[in-house]
Amino acid sequence: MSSPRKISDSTVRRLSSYLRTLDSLRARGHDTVSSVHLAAAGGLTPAQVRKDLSFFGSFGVRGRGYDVHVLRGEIARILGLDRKWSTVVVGAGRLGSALASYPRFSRQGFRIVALFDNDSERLGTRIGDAEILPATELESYVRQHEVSFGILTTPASAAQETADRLVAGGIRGILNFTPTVPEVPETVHLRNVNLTIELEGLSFAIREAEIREGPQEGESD
Amino acid sequence: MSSPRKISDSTVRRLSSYLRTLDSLRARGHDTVSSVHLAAAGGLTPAQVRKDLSFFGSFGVRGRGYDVHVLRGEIARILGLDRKWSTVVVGAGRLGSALASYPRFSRQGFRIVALFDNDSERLGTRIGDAEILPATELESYVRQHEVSFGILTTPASAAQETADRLVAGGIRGILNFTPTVPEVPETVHLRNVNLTIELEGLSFAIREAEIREGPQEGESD
DNA sequence: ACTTGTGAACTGTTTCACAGCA
DNA sequence: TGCTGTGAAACAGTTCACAAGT
Repeated sequence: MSSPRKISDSTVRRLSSYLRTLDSLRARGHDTVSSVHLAAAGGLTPAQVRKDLSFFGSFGVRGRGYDVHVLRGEIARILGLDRKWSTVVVGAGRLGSALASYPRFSRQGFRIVALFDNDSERLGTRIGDAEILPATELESYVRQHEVSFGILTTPASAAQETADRLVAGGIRGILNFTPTVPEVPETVHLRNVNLTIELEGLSFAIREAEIREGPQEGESD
Repeated sequence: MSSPRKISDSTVRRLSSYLRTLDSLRARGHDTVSSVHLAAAGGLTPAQVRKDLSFFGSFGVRGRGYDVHVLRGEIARILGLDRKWSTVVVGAGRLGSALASYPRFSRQGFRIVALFDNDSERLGTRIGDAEILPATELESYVRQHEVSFGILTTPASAAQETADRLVAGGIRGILNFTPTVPEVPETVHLRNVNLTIELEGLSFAIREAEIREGPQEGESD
């Protein structure tokens, strides 16, 4: 009766990964796929795949597996990819411009409709289909064009103010690339991506490995 | 006696966040900080902060808190940020170029020493301190300059081959921005960043909220 | 009095193992 | 027979609560 309730972030991330695997299977002409195969492609276990999908329904056929096309459609729907999401990028520096023209965003229905920046040098330039507009117009643009998502790539110092303007305009979600975490009302979904953390994770892992293998003075025991 | 063993990814990510908080405290002239304050800045609980740190040692003083400068140094050391890590970017498109000039990487000791690309139009251009070199030289460059990390921003179709070249050159870690997951030996640390997944997480969250709040026909209960 | 460091309790996630169905 | 869907078991991560140190 009731719809899925508390789905973990890990499950949602894995759904995205299944979607990509299904895309690739579809491109190669496969019609059905088992949880074993779906798991192998993403380095997961079959039970994990079945459990993840079971939160949302019964999409497979016992003894047979999943229909690639059907499952792809179901996951796309679950992830909300069956619609177009208008998206703006705030901060038209190198990272913002790169993200604005990132082809995989538009392919999944995230349509970059405009960029915003304070630097008057940059105004009017087009990035893909989108134009760079003055940041002062952010709130009214978001409201008038019913923009769903804002991608934040401003300097850290402007992050909170920019988030406030997005929220004032009625934004639904913010993907934040700045190293600060802006305060937003809980009706607005916030997701933080910190590229430095990813590299720090690598350097930590290497340092750990060195400690473990470590003191290679003389022989090991 | 023995060093920390299995540290969870979440703990490592939080350490990175503590580091940024400490940087900001230091800049504002604070000398000591309690787990309560350190937690509040990152939206965590004090117990979490103390537990995370306890995996690595006892850095605080009971009744008093942590010395901002000392703790910052300890965390930087734990994360391996007390050294310089030579890093190359493979794929000098918009995203690769943006990452190569991302100021926060160099600030944490990740020094971008070169970019690599197949497109001869791009060769020789400088991005920050680094030059764009032909991808054919990747393996020998990595070996000769003892490069630690490779950031992968090639098209998906070139990801595995590029990862192979990095591995052959003796790379220690790969930060992969392509939507495929390349196979690497387990001595090489791999971290995948998928920007589309982050936006999909947002659209999922909004769709979920709609289902919950959902049928706003009539009154709610 | 105050705040850390940590075992113990709790909560959440993953894996197991098998009943149910094609 | 083969593979899904799912409770139950195992494991991992978080929070609690308090002894210990200054």
